[in-house]
Amino acid sequence: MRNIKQSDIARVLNVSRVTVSKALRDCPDISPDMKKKVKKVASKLGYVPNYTARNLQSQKTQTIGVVVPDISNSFFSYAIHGIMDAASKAGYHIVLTASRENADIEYDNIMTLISMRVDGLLVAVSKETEDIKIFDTVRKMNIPLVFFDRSIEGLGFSSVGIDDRRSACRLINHVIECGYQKIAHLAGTMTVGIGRERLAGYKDALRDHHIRLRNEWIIESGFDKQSGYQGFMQLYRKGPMPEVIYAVNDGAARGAYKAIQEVGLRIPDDIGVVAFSHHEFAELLYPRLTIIDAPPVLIGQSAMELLLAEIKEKPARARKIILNTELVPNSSLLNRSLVQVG
Amino acid sequence: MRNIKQSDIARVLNVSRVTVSKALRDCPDISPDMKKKVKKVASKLGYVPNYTARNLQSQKTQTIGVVVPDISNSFFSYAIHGIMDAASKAGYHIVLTASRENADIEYDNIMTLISMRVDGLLVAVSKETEDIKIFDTVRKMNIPLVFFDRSIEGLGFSSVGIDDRRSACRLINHVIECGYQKIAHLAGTMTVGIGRERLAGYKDALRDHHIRLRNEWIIESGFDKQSGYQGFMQLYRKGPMPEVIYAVNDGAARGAYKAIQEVGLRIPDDIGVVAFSHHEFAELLYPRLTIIDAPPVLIGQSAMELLLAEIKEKPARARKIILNTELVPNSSLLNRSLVQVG
DNA sequence: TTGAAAGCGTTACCAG
DNA sequence: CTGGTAACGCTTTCAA
Repeated sequence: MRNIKQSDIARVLNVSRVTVSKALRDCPDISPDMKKKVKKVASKLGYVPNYTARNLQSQKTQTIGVVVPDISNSFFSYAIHGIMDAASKAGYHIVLTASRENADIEYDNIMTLISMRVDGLLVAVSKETEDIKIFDTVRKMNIPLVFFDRSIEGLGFSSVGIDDRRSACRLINHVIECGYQKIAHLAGTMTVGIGRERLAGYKDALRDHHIRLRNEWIIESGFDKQSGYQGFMQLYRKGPMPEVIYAVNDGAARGAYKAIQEVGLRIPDDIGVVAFSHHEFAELLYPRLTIIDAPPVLIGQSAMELLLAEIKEKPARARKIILNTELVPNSSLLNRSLVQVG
Repeated sequence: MRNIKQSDIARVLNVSRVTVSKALRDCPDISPDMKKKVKKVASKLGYVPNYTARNLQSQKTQTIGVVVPDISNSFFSYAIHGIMDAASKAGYHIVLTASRENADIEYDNIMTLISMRVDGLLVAVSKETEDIKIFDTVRKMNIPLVFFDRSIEGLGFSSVGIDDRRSACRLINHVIECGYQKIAHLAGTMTVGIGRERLAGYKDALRDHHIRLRNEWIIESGFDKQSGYQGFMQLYRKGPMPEVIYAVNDGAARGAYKAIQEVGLRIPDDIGVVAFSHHEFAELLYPRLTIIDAPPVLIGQSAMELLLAEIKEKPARARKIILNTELVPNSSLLNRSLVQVG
């Protein structure tokens, strides 16, 4: 009942284990005849190769470690979809870990992954990651690593992401061109890159159109549903009400949406909502939201492809890939604006 | 620049590799003094354990292989969330693979996972899986396996899922009690268990209420968005229109939803939609849908916990866990029905 | 309390 | 074309 190994096959055929090993891998220096015999016995005995042994020998695992903050976040689940697509095409497998936005768990996960000797690492850092030394270890051990979506600058690793500031600016420009001037921002937190960038883009757009910035219309709440909910409530209580809410991500948008319904306002008749989101997800809320589409599947794929390239040959310098975002206009917001403008 | 290994630490301290190995693992037969020294040198040298070597020796990998049809399906992404939660609590990691509903890919994935010597397998089989022999291999190799959500009966493996038929019946009962009799079903395909079960529950409910079954109101289309779209269109063209659409899952529901909008009908004023779905996801569509909540996170967790128990000690017989579903009523459907009934 | 020897299953490197 | 030997890094066993 023990597992069959190569030496079992060898014994049956009265040849050496080496011959079996080579035959199984189609080495050119084994006769076709022998190969056939070996393979036949292997399948009859139910031989299954042992990759842990092979990995130890070859110092490769055909395995990529992936670290995301939260796998039930639809952005990441789509990104992982892209990652797995690209990985399986190249014969790699995925060890998936989640940090739950916790830097310590993230540290442990990366540590375990490099102990497993993954061939490469794909990381979207948690919001609170500040300790850098794990990445030093990664560098010292010469393990290829690519950041995706959320990255840490200046460590010398490649990254794949979008230009948050420019995208935010484009989104707000669109809203303004629809005829609105009163735009409030449910912002993330300023400790996080995307929070700062998506606010900066908002400010850019207002400035470009000579619209006064109203600080009471910038609510720094956070990135999840609850933050969006509370953020809108704060806005609502204080007044005056804007015409459009710009949410930093779809977590915040969903919270705002819930709050808006609770206070009895209607979307889009009473108030519009636009948000950073991604197509696959936003089509559920569509047409209530105008979105900036940061295609997560594409981000995942690109990150994986870049990583695989770096596994093949170490690049001289880190690369930084900025993917294009796409503005997906909201028909109802648009219609309303036409009515108003007309 | 080579990786540090235990023997490097041993050389520095002039002790044997065995001592280092034991010290690192806190074996009781090493003096505290020695342990301290070893660990200090280890961290100074930047030692990282090599699990591939350890796994080869111990014949364990602390790793679970997971096979799902599609990771961007929100049901599975939430299930994986639950799986990872339970796994990391027990010190296990996850190798994630996707079959894309393709039996051949599924076969390869399972094969690779057992070659990797995962300690256990969690599988939601693809729709088209018919070839059973891979599971024979799994059984012969004595690898614990638990099916979740979608399972194959009679193979002797444990499974975790819900009672589709009873849940469907409860859902339709609710709709009927809301005052509707004209209920159409966008069904999946009859080749798949859940397709059959969710249809059977629908029939049960109609029979219980002595409502005539209209075959033209049962559209066997499929489980994805496109199927739902085409299914509704077929219904719409043929007429007569029902009052409520019961969709087999939220893929179909989303397609139907899109089609309904395109033909200019309004939900819920012109037509109601109810569907099998899950809470985490359906809140996006809520309150437009009445749903049966099959909690994917819980399914994932339970499956993992069951698997871990079976890894610890092989059970005499396979267990079958049926999780409860919860009816989440739709306020707008309810309101409308009250108007009608009153 | 420490260490020598053996082994986990596979592959690389040479000899035959 | 085939095969002996060593090695991959770690752990287990047992002797010192």
